[in-house]
Amino acid sequence: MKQSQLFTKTRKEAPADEVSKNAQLLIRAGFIQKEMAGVYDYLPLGLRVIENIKKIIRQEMNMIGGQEVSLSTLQDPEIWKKTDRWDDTKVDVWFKTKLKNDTELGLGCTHEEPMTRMVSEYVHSYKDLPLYTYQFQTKFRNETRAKSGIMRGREFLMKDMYSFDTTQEGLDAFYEKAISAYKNIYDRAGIGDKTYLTFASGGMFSKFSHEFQTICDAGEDHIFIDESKNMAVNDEVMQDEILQDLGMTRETLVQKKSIEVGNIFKYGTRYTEELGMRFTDEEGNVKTPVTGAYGIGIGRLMGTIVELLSDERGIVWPESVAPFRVHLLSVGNSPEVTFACDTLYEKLKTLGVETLYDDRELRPGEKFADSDLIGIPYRVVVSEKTLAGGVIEVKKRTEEKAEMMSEEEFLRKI
RNA sequence: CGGGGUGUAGUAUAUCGGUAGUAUGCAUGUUUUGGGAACAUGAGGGCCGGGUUCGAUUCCCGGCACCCCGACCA
Repeated sequence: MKQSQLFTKTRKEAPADEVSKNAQLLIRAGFIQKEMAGVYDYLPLGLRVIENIKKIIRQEMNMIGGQEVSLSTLQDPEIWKKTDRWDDTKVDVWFKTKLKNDTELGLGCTHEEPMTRMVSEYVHSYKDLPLYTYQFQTKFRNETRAKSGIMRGREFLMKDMYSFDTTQEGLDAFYEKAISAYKNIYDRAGIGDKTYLTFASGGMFSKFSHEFQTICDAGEDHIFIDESKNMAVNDEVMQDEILQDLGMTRETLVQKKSIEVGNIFKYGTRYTEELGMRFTDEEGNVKTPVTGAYGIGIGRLMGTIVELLSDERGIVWPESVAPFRVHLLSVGNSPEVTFACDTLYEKLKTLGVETLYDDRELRPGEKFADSDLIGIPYRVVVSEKTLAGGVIEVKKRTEEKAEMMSEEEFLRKI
């Protein structure tokens, strides 16, 4: 894409009402726009990052047998009453609204109930199981206090997967697969080395739930890490008998602030039982599927990447989620430079290399500053100087020094 | 939900009970062109409602919005 066509602009100054680094940088660079507290718009650059994150997650979910769906946002209170989660004193984050005839509706804050009801239309036999469904869906949560930029909003995109197995063993096996898929996701998103599988309180149907917590000072959570086991416990389960169960000791644990970038639960038969989902097994017995849920907040993951991977000049996107692979800058406005740049841009396009081409008639300093702020992995400069040498200048956002190389060498590399 | 704070051009901010200033951004022109250029000209502003006052952007009250701390996060 030509940057002259990109309608968003960068800003030198961060907005006064944002304190978090992720919101400041993302707004300054033109990835997101604030609509109101806890509610953000995603602009062209931001949406590209979101789509890249979704692509990674989608691949990993499909790999473990997930089938993608998209359930409605408007929610029928009926099913939520069955599981006793419609009452505002039970679930206090509901946004509720009404039809013209006064019928109440909810705006989905999670989807256990509708997903269970939906799949139970199709699942009647053990032959129909196991079934793993997932979606990317906008959740609405009436948070009393939105904060931390896109990390804790009132409207946000979430990947939620739900598993339906015939047996507890089936659930347990899938749960382990989900854990490894999640690890792949964080690795691929560039934050794997700071993300820990974390034991958290499990609710009523399993001993623990698991969170994926990324070490970051901007986080709201506190976890205790056992480096040798590559695992952690959330402070809510920091009890001696639990530590003993897990083979951990207080002495070896290190406390850190962290961001919850994922959360997975085993529900057992809780929702399927209450919503009347049943199947018939091989012997003709009527049984209840055993379930789990697996969530990742997409915006929060994006915010975490920004918090973790940025420097004083701007964002440093990992290649896997960057809005573009190459940021091509024309330096100088001579016809020769413009021609060489246009030509290289067309080549990159033909080769399918996602390129943002800064073709604006601006001074070099401004282009460099914008490039650093936006954080695209490879910066390529074409100028009179590089033309004279028959080369182009290539600089990785993660590195300080630029390299001169021939176009061919760069194209091969990329 | 409890406590605290703030609302001034697109953005960031200053001042003031008496015609609201600066920077940046924007527009136009000239000169510039490897790390957010220089000059000139121009457009652009007091959250909403009420009160006090000769006069309110300023003081007071109410509302709304936003921010921070805490609680909450099924």
